[in-house]
Amino acid sequence: MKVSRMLGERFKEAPKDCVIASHALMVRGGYIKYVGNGIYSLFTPAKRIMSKIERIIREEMDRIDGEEVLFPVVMPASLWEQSGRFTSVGSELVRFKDRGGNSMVLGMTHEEAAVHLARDTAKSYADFPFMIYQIQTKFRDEPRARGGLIRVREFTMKDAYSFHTSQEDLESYYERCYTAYERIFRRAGAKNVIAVKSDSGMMGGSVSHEFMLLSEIGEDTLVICPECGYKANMEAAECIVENEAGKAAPLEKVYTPNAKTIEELSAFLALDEKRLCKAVVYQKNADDSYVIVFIRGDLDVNETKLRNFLGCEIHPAAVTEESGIVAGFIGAMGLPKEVTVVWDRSLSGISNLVCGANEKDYHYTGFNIARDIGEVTYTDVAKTYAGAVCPVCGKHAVTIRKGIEVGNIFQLGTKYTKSMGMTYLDANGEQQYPIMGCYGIGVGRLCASICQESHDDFGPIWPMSIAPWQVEVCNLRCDDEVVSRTADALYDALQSAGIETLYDDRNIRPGAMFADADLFGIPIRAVVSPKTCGRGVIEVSLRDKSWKGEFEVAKAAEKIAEMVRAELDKYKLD
RNA sequence: CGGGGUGUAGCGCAGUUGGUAGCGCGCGACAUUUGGGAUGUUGAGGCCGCAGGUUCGAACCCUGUCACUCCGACCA
Repeated sequence: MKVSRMLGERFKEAPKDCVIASHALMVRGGYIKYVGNGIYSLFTPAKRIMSKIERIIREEMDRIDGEEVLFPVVMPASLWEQSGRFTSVGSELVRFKDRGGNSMVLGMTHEEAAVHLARDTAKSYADFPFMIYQIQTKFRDEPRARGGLIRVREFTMKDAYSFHTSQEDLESYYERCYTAYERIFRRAGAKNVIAVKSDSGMMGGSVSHEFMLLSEIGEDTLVICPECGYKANMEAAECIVENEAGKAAPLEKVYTPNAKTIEELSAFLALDEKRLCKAVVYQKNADDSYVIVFIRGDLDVNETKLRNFLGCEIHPAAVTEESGIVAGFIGAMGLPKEVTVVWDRSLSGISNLVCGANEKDYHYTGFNIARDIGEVTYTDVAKTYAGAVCPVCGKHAVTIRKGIEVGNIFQLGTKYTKSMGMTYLDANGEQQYPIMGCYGIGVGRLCASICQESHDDFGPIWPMSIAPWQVEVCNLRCDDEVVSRTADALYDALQSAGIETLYDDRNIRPGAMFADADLFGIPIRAVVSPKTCGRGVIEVSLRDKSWKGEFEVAKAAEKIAEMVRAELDKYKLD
């Protein structure tokens, strides 16, 4: 490909709304063009990267016996009514009517389509297990797109669905898929991807993992134990606390004027926040009834865990006068009966706490839950924190990192096969529901994440395995006959050698050409100029600036081809 | 959905007590240049987000609306 004939331009400045590096560089480098909120077109360089990522994914999915299929983007709503998701999923599912007035949806995920495809075909236990996958466009009407290709509404995703006749079989396949994912990310050149335990939502008891590329700009918070390797999404992470009981004291009402927050109360009483019993108020979405969580003063509520415990949707509450709840002075004693109370585990084992008196400007000291309330059930709904106790090895070592979710794997169970009536006959001739797993990877997000992970101030540094081209030839003086002849010949020779080559044959100044080359991010650069042609050599350098050298003109193509092959080998597994 | 911000050329931005629009980058032509985004000359490119209103006159003032964006909330 010749740059002079390629559509797209590189920019010196990025649009002001590019707040993260990968977004800015992919716009500046002419990879993507904004079309609308969360919607982008791809220019050739980005399309080539995506295609290479897809190729790696296909090879690995096929390696674990996947069959590539293709589901429709537009589906009749009736399919989604069968699973119940037509109504249960929020407005991120785009619903519309066709000209005949039929309800339709845009595919945001394809469990329904997968079951539909398989259910009339796989009727005997002998047909199992199998896995089908596709690489296709999804549309999710996200409330807020951001970060270029990191979070968009329309995106390319690999989604896979496996079907099994036993939980054991699902689990062993899940392991194979886990390994395949590790291989995919390594082969694509993503360096810092880890698998974390994730929240399974309200599906109940299912196992799921998210593959996270560690990055400061990640939207997910991860809990990692460097001692034992425990890794979990904050949403799913257990919070272990150790309490000192302290000396019991009599319950005493104290005047605490205007001490409404934990900070104010802690300062007013000159007490550690760990001695305070904090009340956090929520309302159930369904009926706006109040839920109050009592938790140790220094901790915050993990709303995902709370939601899972309650089994319903909740939102932070605005306390009204009529509710009988005195904001800032909430305590467990004397609360209205209709309030749901949740005791976080962080309060267990403390015999001397401070809590609200449910009266303006008063708190109780010496509060002892068992003595003053009676036996309560403690639940873990606290957010864990850096330095907390690891739930696996028990050391005080947990660290907090940020990550971008680039893939997930999920043991689904029979939710979809049951609701959509997919059955098979087992060896005893009895009807059974297949057990499913599902496995996703966001292709564009992975591309953007790798850019985020691997770039410098001048542009992306693409790994050889997914680089849009493997080599860029820079003709520094296309008006010079000798230089041009040499560069043309090198370009032809590299192409004959099967090397993917981008040829910058434009009549522009060297500085501009180098700046563009940095934005292309191609791993190997060959510069042909009067300076080096005169000495019969071609200058070759690596995009990451780790190496620079010269090759004789006659041998340059072969040497460069060797470099490409050697570099590609680094991404080969077994 | 809550709170902030912004809409003027492809990108980054000025502008005015209200008088019909400008700068830098980029783009075309010519010339001189040629190893890290050259210089000069000369061009092209704008319904100043949209709709009402006030005014002799609105990019500017008022009202409404839409879009984008940031921080939250949400994320099957």
